[in-house]
Amino acid sequence: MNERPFHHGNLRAVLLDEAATVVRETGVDGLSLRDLARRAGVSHGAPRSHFADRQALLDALAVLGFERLTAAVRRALGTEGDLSVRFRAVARAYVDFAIDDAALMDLMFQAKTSGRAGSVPAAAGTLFGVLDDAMGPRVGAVDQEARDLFKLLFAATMQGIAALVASRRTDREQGYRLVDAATETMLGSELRERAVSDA
Amino acid sequence: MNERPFHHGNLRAVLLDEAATVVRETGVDGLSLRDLARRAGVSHGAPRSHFADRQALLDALAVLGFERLTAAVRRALGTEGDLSVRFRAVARAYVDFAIDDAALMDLMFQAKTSGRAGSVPAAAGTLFGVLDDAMGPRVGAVDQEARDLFKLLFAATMQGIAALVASRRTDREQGYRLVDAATETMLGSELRERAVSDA
DNA sequence: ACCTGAACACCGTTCAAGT
DNA sequence: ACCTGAACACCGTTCAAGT
Repeated sequence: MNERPFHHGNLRAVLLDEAATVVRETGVDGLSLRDLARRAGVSHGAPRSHFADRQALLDALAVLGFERLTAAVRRALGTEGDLSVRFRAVARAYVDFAIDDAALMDLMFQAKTSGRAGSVPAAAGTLFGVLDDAMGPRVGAVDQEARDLFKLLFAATMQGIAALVASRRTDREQGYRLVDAATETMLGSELRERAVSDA
Repeated sequence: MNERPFHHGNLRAVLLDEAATVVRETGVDGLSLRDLARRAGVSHGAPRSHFADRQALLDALAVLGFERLTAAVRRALGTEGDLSVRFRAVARAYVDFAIDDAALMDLMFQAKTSGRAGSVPAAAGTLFGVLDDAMGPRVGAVDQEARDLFKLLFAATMQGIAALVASRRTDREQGYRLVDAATETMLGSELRERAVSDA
């Protein structure tokens, strides 16, 4: 009678939790719905009640990843300091995430994933919005086009560095150095002057 | 008697060719060894004579991708012009490749792929070497650490932009604008002054 | 609403056997 | 050396049936 209600009401959460572990340990390829069901102690058909197919589960996983990364970025933006310090903190959050959850990072930023219409692009959009906020208020004077370009370039650079580190082509320390170099370079650029109102 | 010797001597090449098409059209997930064998008109066990397992075929595919990208980068470096023009050309080659072969690009730069020891990291290394050459001769005076940092940052930025475009989060035109902004920013940076001998 | 369990079609991989 | 074809274990997905 003391058996925890493993599969009553929270099967979805249990499956996602287990899936996150499997992905971290063995990569996305190592993840099977049947194995997940086995781990959760339910029949192999049960996951179907919560996810239309395997890709739907992967999408949900990616969304959770974006939410976690967004939270980490938000935390980083709370750092005391000027734009340079805060951007650096954001960039490090990216790198740390990429290292601790390399396979999930891949899943989140893969071309495949965002081919779909639904929730994954939305979650990615939220992350982007936070980055936008980090650039300070949009005053009418700033060049909106430059602002978008700057934001995209920042995101692309961070993701590129993160991917580099995640793929072990370089290590965490070098990743941090890259992050520092990138923020320094970008913040000292002419583009930034046009994009961001305050300094 | 006029039947082409489809599966005599060049099965390996045929399989890789077919695989490249499938990956482009349906992504890596849509690729199965048995289907490939079917397309080549051989039994499902035949591919085993050329590839130890599915991952070995994917690795070979990634290597071919790196070779093609390396060739494109080499071509771009042949462009007439100063460092700025040539870097921009390289960056555009990256973006074009990412658009035309988004799934292959993913495969090449995925964390998973480079976990392996063998030929994939080597092919990636060759691409890196070409980028290094693009920065001009190493004269003793330049800061080697700055040079490595600059090179990595350039590669990371290009790959980040390429990934952004490949995932359709932005379009080709915006990708080109990002490339221009990135090269301009990086070439005008203090890091570049320390990293590259000539201007 | 959620889960079970049989069924189906498809895989990757192994391996003895052929040529 | 290269390919065939049976065999095995494992999948994703569907669906009628249970509660």
